[in-house]
Amino acid sequence: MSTSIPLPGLESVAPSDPPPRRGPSRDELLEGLNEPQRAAVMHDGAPLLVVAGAGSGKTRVLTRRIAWLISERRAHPGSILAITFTNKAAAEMKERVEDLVGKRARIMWVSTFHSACVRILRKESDKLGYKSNFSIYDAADQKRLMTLVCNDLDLDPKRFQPGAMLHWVSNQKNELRDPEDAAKDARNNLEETYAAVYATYQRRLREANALDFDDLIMGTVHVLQTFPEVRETYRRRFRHVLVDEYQDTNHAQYALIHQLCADNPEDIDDSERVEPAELMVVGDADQSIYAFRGANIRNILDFEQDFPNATSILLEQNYRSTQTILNAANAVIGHNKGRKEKRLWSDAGDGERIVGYVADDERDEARFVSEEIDKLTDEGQLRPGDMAVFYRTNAQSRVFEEVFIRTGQPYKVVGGVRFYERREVRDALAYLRMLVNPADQVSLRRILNTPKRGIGDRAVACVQALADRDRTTFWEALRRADEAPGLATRSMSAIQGFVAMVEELQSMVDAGERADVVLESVLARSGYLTSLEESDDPQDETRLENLAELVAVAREFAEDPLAGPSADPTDVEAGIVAPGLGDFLERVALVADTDQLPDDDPDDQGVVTLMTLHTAKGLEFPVVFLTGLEDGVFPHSRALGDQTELEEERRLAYVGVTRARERLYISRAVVRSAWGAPSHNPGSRFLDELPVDLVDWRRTEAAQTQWSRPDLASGSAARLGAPTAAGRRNFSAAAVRADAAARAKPAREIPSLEPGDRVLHDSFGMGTVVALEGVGEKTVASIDFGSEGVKRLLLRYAPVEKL
DNA sequence: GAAGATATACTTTTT
DNA sequence: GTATATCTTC
Repeated sequence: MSTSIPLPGLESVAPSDPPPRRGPSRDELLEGLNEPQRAAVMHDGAPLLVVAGAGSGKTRVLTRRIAWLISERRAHPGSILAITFTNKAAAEMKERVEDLVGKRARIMWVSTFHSACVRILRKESDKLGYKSNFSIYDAADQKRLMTLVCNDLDLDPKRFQPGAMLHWVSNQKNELRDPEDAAKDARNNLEETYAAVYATYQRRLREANALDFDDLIMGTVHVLQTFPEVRETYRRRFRHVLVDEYQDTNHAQYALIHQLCADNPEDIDDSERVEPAELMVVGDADQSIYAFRGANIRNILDFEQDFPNATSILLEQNYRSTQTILNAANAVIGHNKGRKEKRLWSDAGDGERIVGYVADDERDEARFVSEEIDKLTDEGQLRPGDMAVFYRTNAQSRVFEEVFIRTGQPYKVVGGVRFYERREVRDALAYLRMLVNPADQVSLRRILNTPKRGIGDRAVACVQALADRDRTTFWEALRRADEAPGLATRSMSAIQGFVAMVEELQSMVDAGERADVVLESVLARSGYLTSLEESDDPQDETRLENLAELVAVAREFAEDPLAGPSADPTDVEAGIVAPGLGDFLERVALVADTDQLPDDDPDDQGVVTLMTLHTAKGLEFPVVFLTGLEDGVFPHSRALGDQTELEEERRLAYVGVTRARERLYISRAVVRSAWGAPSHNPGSRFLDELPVDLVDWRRTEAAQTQWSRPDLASGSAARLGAPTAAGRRNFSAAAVRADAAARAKPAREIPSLEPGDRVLHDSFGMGTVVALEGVGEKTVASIDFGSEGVKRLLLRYAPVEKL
């Protein structure tokens, strides 16, 4: 039906001759697919929801469908918009479709929500009152800006932490609420303050001609809603919209899809009416693990209500894991309430049992993992590259790294301290950004005195005062610093030197120099390189290497802008844009680090991969080690008191388990050192949710022989008892605390508490202990006070009494 | 204004 | 145990 529709005058679509039909045959496209998969590929018309369980071949369905649209239904590749969650997924999908239908696939839009929105906003930014060279602020920039805002408003940084404020603001934006909405709905002082912060923050972003990640989506939706003609342009253009990982979309993203795909809105003429685009969304509510970031699981649960006539297809057959692994996954996720029942099955057979291990401490756990990896590789069937170690938080990677280094086990950590978050890299990028967008105050201020060039706080304050007085940007004020009252001559000349340098560099940018050339000049002219070279801090040597790496990235981009994950060939191929510094920055801002994932690089096949459970989503490994299964670690302590969050943790566990193809290991440590002090953690409640016969416990708590703290061993007969969940819990928390209390001799007695105890607090009233962390004077209890919420209290000071 | 020393708070997960 | 914020001293 929707054969090559004449595309509207979007200059970015290069008119191309109808390519010779060299595509795959119908049968090829359907080959190897099961019934529901085929149905999804061939589906025509009404909005379609594909509920794809873990490992059920959804990527296959997506790529085949796109290929199907192009070669069977003659859709123009330029009329396809496919949204994925990461840039890596986008690159992969594009590649796979290209393999199927050839080069013409390249002009499809396959990208993340964020990249797609940037592409739209670069064209439409004037409608938001932005210039098209706007900067994109990432988390670190946001934080810096928010800190400035809090200072502006004279807020107590203790009560109003920038991080918390940002989180709140982000939630507002994800709900498409602007500062006015927030102010209108403020119920109390606190919310009024928050709304004021939001307003100021937004104003400063605007002044900096910058958008944060959330603005990219919200802004695009705003443009589409406010300017029907713009919306119609895109509605006509995108005839097929496909969204992957739909369970992770937030309200703003939902609204964006709705703008593009819902029935024709009221505000357009009959003559303008176009059939709405065909929509297919793919997702799995059980794998929604980003609610904390605003993802709204209801988007997928309510799809059928949101899009009338929608149909859905359920994919339950799993092509990845053994039945044992799937049984474990089904059992765990079955404990979540209110989900749509779904049972993964496989015809791969039962396979090996799951191996369990209870370690003395985190070192012991890492040692166990390392030994198992050794054993498995020695058997010859598996290579280190087939194995992955998952943990809940990045901090947990450290022990594994230490042990792996000692045992000579090559490994690779994905995530963690990222390349683009390193100080030197951010500094360099800040230089580039302020060259492109001098209004970008956060970047400008970052590098103003980096390396040190004698422009201190005092000088900055004077210039800021001038900027405020004359209502100009900070950069303008710098250029006219001679008018600033109270500025020392020495600072004055430093500023003039800085301004001269920047203007010189800007002229390079204006002349269209390549990104790598500009970058090298920046590093040289700013004195940044020299200052690192002259330093005797050993860290600075790696910094130099990182900068060299960044130059290499820039060079690669300048030479081949189409390579890499978020390649955006349309503009370049159409010869409209020569890739310049701005394009490079955009790539860097949106691609960040997702491209360093394991299978990207064939060289890494021989290396064990370490990563958090969140980054593991979408990947699979023959062998998976799921570590740190302790209440307070995983599920995370912050989730213990909250049913909703606990369910999200459980979904995370489900994601972790379903990454494994053949073998799954689960482990926990009885003692784990979290920031300084060791703490005893009870086994994760998720362990209790696994059917017992699936797990082969190599070592249990009762079997422990060595105990590193003999003073504890005597007093705790309880731990020799049966390793029931309750037994484990009682033992660890109580014993540690008794021990700590004895040696710490606190001035005030620390109440002896364990999870489940009822307590009375002087001001919060009755509560129930949900978790304990730390030892002795540092013991922090999370206590659920019902309507007062869950409080984390330092027991040393908290006026609580055990009941 | 800069460098060094000391305190402090922070750790969920990321486009 | 880390990275950042603040204070002190030169």
